[in-house]
Amino acid sequence: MPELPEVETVRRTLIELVAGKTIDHVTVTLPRIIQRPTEPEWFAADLAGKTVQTVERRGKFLRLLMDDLVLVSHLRMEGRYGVYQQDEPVQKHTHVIFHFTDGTELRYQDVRQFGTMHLFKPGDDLQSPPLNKLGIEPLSETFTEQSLSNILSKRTSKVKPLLLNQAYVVGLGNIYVDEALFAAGIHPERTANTLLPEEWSRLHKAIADTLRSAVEAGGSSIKSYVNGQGEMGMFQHQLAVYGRANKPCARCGGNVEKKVVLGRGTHYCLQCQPLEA
DNA sequence: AGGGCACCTCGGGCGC
DNA sequence: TGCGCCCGAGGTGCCC
Repeated sequence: MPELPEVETVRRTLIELVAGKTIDHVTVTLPRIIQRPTEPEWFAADLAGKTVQTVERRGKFLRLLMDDLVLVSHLRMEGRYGVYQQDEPVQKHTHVIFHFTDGTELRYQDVRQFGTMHLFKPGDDLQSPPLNKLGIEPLSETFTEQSLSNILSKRTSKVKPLLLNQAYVVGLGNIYVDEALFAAGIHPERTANTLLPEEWSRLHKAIADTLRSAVEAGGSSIKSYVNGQGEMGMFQHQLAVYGRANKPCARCGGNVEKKVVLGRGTHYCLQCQPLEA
């Protein structure tokens, strides 16, 4: 589910909902989620008494800054946060609860149990796995046409897998990769080192534009995504190719194709995204 | 370096 | 129409 636009939307809603609140205690009911420290009891003990300062984002990771600790949280496919009163019934698939001193709770739910949480000293988190190998932020000033082609233009693999790899550019997942490649008119299976300069230029613009528009729309709710306030995103209504297999392409009327590329469902229009430059 | 699979559960689609 | 099974799902990390 959550790619950059969804994580950014969650970040914004979480700031509103939990900044300034102090943790009384933490309950972990699925130890697997807690990756660091190694024992969930230590995780809970470290967080007791901490106050949430703010919430930041690095790629698809949330960083909850709490006094002298940083909680690094990844939602993977279906993780979600919500804030509740402590007497509200706890929904299925709730794995971690941060109980605040004011009687409210931040609850982490994750149907597929893929999400992760790591606890670090501030600063250490950016130098350690899982954050230390992340690539460029596509909505930052460092993401330029030049930086994109510098990183990828000599690569010999297909362009879609490269864009999904968080070591180069962060934040793109299966939905927005397909959308950005469509907007750029580039076939997902083009070999990266065959892209022309104007194609790198189009791709750069397409990635930035697609992600910005999706953030503005509050992300895409395809299956389960909601933000920290339980609200759905709206960008799913603007998707041009993702989820539109065998429907007409909005630009040319041709057929939107779907095939598996590297194990991922991949959507594109052969007329708008030819295999040859 | 690049490809394949594993980690989980749920729901949709298909066949009987 | 109803049930049960199989497959796929938005992400990453580890294996070879």
